[in-house]
Amino acid sequence: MSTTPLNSESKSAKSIERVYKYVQKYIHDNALSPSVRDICAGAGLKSTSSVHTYLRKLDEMGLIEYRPGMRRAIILKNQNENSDEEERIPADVVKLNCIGKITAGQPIYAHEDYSDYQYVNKSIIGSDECFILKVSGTSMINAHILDGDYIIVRKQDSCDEGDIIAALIGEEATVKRYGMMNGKPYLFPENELYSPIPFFDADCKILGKVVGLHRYNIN
Amino acid sequence: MSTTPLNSESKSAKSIERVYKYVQKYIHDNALSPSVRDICAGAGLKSTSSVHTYLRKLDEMGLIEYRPGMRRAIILKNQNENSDEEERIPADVVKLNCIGKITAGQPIYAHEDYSDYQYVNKSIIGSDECFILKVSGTSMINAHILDGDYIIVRKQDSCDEGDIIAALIGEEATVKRYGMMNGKPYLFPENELYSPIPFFDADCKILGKVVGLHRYNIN
DNA sequence: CCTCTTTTAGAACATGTGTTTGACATAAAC
DNA sequence: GTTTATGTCAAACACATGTTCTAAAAGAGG
Repeated sequence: MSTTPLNSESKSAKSIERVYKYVQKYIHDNALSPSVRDICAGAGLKSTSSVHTYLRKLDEMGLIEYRPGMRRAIILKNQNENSDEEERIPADVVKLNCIGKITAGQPIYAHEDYSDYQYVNKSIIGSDECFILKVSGTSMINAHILDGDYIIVRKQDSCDEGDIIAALIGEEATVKRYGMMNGKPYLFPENELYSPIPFFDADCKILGKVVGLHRYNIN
Repeated sequence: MSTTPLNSESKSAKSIERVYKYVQKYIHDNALSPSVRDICAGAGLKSTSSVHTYLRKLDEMGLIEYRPGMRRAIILKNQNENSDEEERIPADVVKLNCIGKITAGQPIYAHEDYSDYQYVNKSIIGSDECFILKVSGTSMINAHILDGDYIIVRKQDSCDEGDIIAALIGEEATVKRYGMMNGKPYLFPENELYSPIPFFDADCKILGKVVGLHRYNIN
């Protein structure tokens, strides 16, 4: 009935996977592409034509690059695309760029500075998308967030009451504590010199929740 | 006179170097070994046998590994010997392990936890030796250092007045501000609930200066 | 059992490519 | 000059290896 029954797919998938795995292993071990006959032996197939078929499929899948006619010319693709000179970072951390200063009067994302970055453990930020902002001002000093600190923000467009968040009001980006007052949402500074900011207008947008803080000016 | 005159060496050396460079370039560009005829074109030689000769020489020199008979099977040797499994961290950061909790009653360096580490930009810590401690307690809350924060400490055994430092008093490690009172050194907590600690006894030792702070509990 | 499809096999073919041989040019040594 | 060593070349050769063809084997469905 079905054009692609589960079982038929399963068997070829197994062989194709063995071929792929062996190619990976061979290249890893020998720093050199295997020949079709090498793969025969390695993947438990006795026919070069089978291997040939699977190699073409793997090429179509984009897993390898297979140059017709060229000897020992299989190239693994997708494999964390690292040309030699490219940067390799450990698997357990994420490199986050500082994408702007979070301060009044300036649109955010204004000056993503690729020379201003920090590494943060994945265990902290989870699998979510994060970014870093540099804090300007003292409006959150009672929450122990100081001028010059870097805050790590996890992107999300909603949050809980009491969360410290990065938000956009018009074109102004700020970091404040989110809360309710008289049934309406406000952003609360943590500094007696500032007043709560209404956060229920059309131009109010949550950028994300502050999940971390880095400080390198200790005074 | 000489068994290996300069000129004869110079000419062949030039060709052999061109061959070697081209092999490097080709492998770098294509992630794939060149064929002898590829090298002919790339190194400006018109004879495969010349290339063949030089490839054997390069193999003898140990610069490449050349498998007789195998197609496209040149392997570059010596190329920064990096075992694949080894960890590579970017050049501009340093991995620092958390070497303990900085709290009362426990000797420092007690439980260096290799699963608790963070990456810090070299530009921040300079070339000096640093380590990380996890803060326990609220004695530095007015300096905006909270319970659960990680402090980055640069090792040094002296410091300036006003510096925030990690210090050892007996077997107790603390983070405090270093200062003078009545001509004698004290450690000053930044919390009204605590009193300055005399820091002129024999068992008082400066561990280092706090140069950074990471916080991942934002409340 | 028959039919259709998928997967593997074996053999034959085609060719890219390593290897060898011998020759020629040049320059140094005698 | 002649000899010798060196660097290059062109062509021929050998074969590892990619490719194709046809068919057998193994399932799946009826």
